Amino acid sequence: MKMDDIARLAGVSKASVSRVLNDKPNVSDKLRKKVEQVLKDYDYQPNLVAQALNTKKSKLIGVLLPAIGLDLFADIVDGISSTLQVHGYEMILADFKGDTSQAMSNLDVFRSKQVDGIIYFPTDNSPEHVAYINQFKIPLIILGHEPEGLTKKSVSFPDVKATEEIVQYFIDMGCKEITHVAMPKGHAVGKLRVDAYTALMKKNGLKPIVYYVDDITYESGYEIAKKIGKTQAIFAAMDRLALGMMRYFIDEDTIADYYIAGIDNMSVSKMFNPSLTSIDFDYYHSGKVSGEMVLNLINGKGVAKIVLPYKLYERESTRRKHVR
Amino acid sequence: MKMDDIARLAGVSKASVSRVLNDKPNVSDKLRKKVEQVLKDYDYQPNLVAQALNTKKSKLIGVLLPAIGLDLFADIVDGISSTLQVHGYEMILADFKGDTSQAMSNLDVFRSKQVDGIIYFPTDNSPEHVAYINQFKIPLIILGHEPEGLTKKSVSFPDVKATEEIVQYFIDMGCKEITHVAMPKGHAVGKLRVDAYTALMKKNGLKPIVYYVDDITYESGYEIAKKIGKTQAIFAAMDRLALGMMRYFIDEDTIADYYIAGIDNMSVSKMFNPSLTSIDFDYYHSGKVSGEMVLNLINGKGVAKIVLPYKLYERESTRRKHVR
DNA sequence: TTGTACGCGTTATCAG
DNA sequence: CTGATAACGCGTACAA
Repeated sequence: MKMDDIARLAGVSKASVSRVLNDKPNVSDKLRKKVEQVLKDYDYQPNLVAQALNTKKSKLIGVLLPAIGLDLFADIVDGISSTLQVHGYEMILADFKGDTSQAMSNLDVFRSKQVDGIIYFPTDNSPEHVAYINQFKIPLIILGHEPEGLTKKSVSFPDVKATEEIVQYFIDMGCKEITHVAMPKGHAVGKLRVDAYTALMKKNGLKPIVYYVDDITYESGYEIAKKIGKTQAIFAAMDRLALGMMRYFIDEDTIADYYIAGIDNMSVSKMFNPSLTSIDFDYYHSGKVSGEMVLNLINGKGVAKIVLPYKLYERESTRRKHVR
Repeated sequence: MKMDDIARLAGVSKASVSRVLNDKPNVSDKLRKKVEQVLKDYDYQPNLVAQALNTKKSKLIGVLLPAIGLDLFADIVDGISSTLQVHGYEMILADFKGDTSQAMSNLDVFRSKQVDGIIYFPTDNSPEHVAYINQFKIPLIILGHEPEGLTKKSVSFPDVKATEEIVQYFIDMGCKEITHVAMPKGHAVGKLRVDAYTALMKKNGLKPIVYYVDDITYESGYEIAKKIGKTQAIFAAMDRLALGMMRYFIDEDTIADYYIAGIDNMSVSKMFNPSLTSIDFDYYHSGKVSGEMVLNLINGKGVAKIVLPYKLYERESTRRKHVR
């Protein structure tokens, strides 16, 4: 059922049908009524592809993430989706698995699909990749953090501040040995946290100790815990790493020997036994915000880059009282 | 940069460019080389919208889910994505929040966007909605469970069998009081589990006791736990409900008084303290399978409906030894 | 082997 | 106020 058919059925031209469809003025009530009736009778659905070709607006936003399976990205997608839904946009979702060349090919596809805007959470902040991003023609929001030299607008998490808050928190508790369990090497966000941790440790005359996991799973946390010797406190780069480690310490019955904190504030973190002290980044909200930003970009409205807030939730994992 | 431009730049017709692009035979090597050079020099990206309009193939799959924020749906999306990626399809993702009329409007948008296929996880199995689904023209796979009267192919989880396995497991342990904590009323999958539970309980001369939560969150689990009196075993419809409840029992120091099991086998369930006995449905795989099925449907290959396997993981929550 | 011309379903322009 | 008609960028008969 296309416009032509509707036009014939209603005994008018397709131009008129188009006018009715798009609520244009200059349409007689009689004609409008007639067309609307036929439209309803035959359950007409406009072909948005044809429309997109003509108007050069696809009403599609490309969303490119490194790992949709991780809770935080699911929350982000949730937020983006809720914003787009309201504004009549759809989301094309792609997962580049942390592989930058894969990401670039995904971006090419977005371009080919004529998306109106893009939200991209990169894991690579090399100058080359930033340059690649900068020269992108399509409205593009970088989500996660703002790499050096980026000219696109970004929605970034306060990784450095959050890291400092946790490390300082441990220092204030009197900890001298604070071990950092970091994300896999090569991950931009991971490096941000490692660097912030290292800097603050050194500034306080403490020795940084960093362990890297191979991938971001509970199991990796569990495994890395085996390698960590005695230490007073552990700052895990992500909650799921912290939780995996905690499980190992529980199994070993040494959980009471460590202060542990993470970043993410997963919804399960406060349920865990012991509950995990963590920094909350409100991922859902970050999705909403970046959604609004691309839309503003698309509509030519000015947008300013933004750094999201964070909040530390203090829980049992940093209190001795959880010891049983 | 469109085909016309490339053609002019290479001094050939756009038909020839099209041939080169689509690897058609009947193209002289010389012309091919020439065109390929220009293609590369100007970084040509085909306009897939125009292509879609012409070929009536959008290379888009619509994925409609009730709650992308839930881990299991994130896993499903992960699986779908990995399949589609390989076959050159993109995914349009929409979240209908468990609201059927919302879902129907999402499906309309998919139709308008000319998606080649749809994967839909409904939460409403009423005859009216099934009828609505049945009359859909676009290749459509129902994911989750097969409602009565469905004529579309489906990928379904063995909800009934899984439920029976858990209930029987408790019965075999000698439990007489087995309480079921169910998903919110009106949720199709939830009803499936409630019914299977109720039937098996009655068959064994046991009294079914069902509590419904208002939404699927850890907090709801925590809250409902307060209302549950003495009971030997608890079968939670979802792991996150079970985990929330467990946290309450931990707080009350009554965790040792209950056997608890769930369905989902979330990756955190085996890390939890105590670890949670649960049924695994391999959501990631279900996504891959349904992805393959729509593609087969699209390519006119025969597809058969499929019921996924499941596996019970027995853990500390159903062993007294986790008692401390 | 290569090029021309038309059609896909819309919107936009321009007459009438 | 309404109706032809030309784009939009691509594939594909058909012609050369």
